[in-house]
Amino acid sequence: MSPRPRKEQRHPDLQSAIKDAAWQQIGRYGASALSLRAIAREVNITAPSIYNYFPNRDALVTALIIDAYTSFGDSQLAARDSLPADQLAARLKAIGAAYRQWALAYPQRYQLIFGTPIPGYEAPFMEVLPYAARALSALVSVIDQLRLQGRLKAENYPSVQPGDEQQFEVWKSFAGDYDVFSLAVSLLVWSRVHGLVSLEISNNLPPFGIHGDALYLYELESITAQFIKE
Amino acid sequence: MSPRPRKEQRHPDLQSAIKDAAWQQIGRYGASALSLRAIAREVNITAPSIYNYFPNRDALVTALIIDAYTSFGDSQLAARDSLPADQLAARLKAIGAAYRQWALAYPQRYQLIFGTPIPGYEAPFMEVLPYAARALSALVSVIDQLRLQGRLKAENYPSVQPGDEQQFEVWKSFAGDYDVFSLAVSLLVWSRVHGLVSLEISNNLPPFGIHGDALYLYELESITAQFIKE
DNA sequence: ACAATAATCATACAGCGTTTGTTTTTGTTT
DNA sequence: AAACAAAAACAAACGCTGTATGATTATTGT
Repeated sequence: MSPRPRKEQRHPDLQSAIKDAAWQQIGRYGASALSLRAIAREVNITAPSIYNYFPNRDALVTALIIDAYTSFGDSQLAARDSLPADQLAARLKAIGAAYRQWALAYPQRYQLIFGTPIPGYEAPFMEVLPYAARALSALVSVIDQLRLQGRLKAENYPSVQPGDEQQFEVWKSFAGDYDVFSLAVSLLVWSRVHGLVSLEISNNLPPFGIHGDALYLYELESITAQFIKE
Repeated sequence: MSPRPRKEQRHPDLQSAIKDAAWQQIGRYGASALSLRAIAREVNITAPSIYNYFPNRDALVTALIIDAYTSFGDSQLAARDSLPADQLAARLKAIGAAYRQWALAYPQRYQLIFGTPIPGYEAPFMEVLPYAARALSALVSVIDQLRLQGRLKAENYPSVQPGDEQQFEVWKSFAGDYDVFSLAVSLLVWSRVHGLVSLEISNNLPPFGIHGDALYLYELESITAQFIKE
């Protein structure tokens, strides 16, 4: 029966305030501890009020994931553009380094994107696709440049089967007009950095005297040595 | 106030029955939907009764993880031993293939081990170590054999820093007496197959015409080409 | 035979996401 | 200016969760 608060004493942008509180909680207690009621307490509203800004918990999580992808994509694109466009190998390594740096700086965001920390949540593919595509486009653009210059070394790479062209068209409309083969190679490169980083983030890399820094650098060198000519 | 049931009408092995029901639930509704109360309903006991067999929910999850690691380790060791001991490259590929096959056959178990699907749960490292070490030992044993035969190609591999010898000793007591350098190389190999498989399992590999089978085979070939001489 | 132990249950608590119905402010239309 | 519709907040409740407590009873050991 409480009255609706005056406009002045309300939060100016509750939608953002809710997301901020969510990130704060995720950073403090982990993504799995995310709770609408706790967020509401933080923002000084009641839990059902959140439903005025997000239809349900999953929609809030999706919004968080999109924000995380945007932050991640910013980092990837900035790393690529921090080096001249003609130094493709250096750009590739910079993107790889930025990948791990961002993941170590925001491990909770990384797990929110690539792990499954929210019980029962499944990311809506088509909704997230634009932001995921943009984030991956930094890598794909470099690979595609290498391909155009004839410096991409992937002779026996598995052939791309036709069949999902229209989904790829959607992808291109967000990531840029790159060849599908470059995307295919990028997926493997991505899986390598993702493999190492995800193991490191989730503490599944036993610290038996091997440091993540050196191992990751070695893997980046392996990638460039395998996929770049000369 | 209900009496304790007669011995005959009780489940002969409630500890196993609870775990079986848990696996059944994980297989049906996913690991994140695991619920002590639902398990209790399945086994026809009350939820607090589970506490007679597991001190809390996390202990049950740990027991499930250990079972999953055992199943995974069985698969890895069987794959290795399915080929003669002198065909090391073939053994390596068989282990890699078994890795993905097991993951695709039991995606929920895979995510239970390597993901973080249970809210608030953190695996007790020292408790799980023996079973994780055994599972990884199949790969490490082959890598170490290659090293002993001088066929391991990893010249510029990052050096192993001393400092965690005692933890490594514990590891060896469960996995076998292999060189720490072989373990270090195995970690990178593992991260590669893990990267691809985890992306595939979590549906983060967009099906843009690239089939998991072919891509995975290509990656296995890349691994053998990079790390095995001649 | 009797005491101790172990296993089970009912009950309860606090927390969760979500639904429903109500109240009040806000913005628009007449 | 008055009337009205929409939006935004609230309280209360539902069914779910993991877990603690205390009572009760079947089994086991002496």
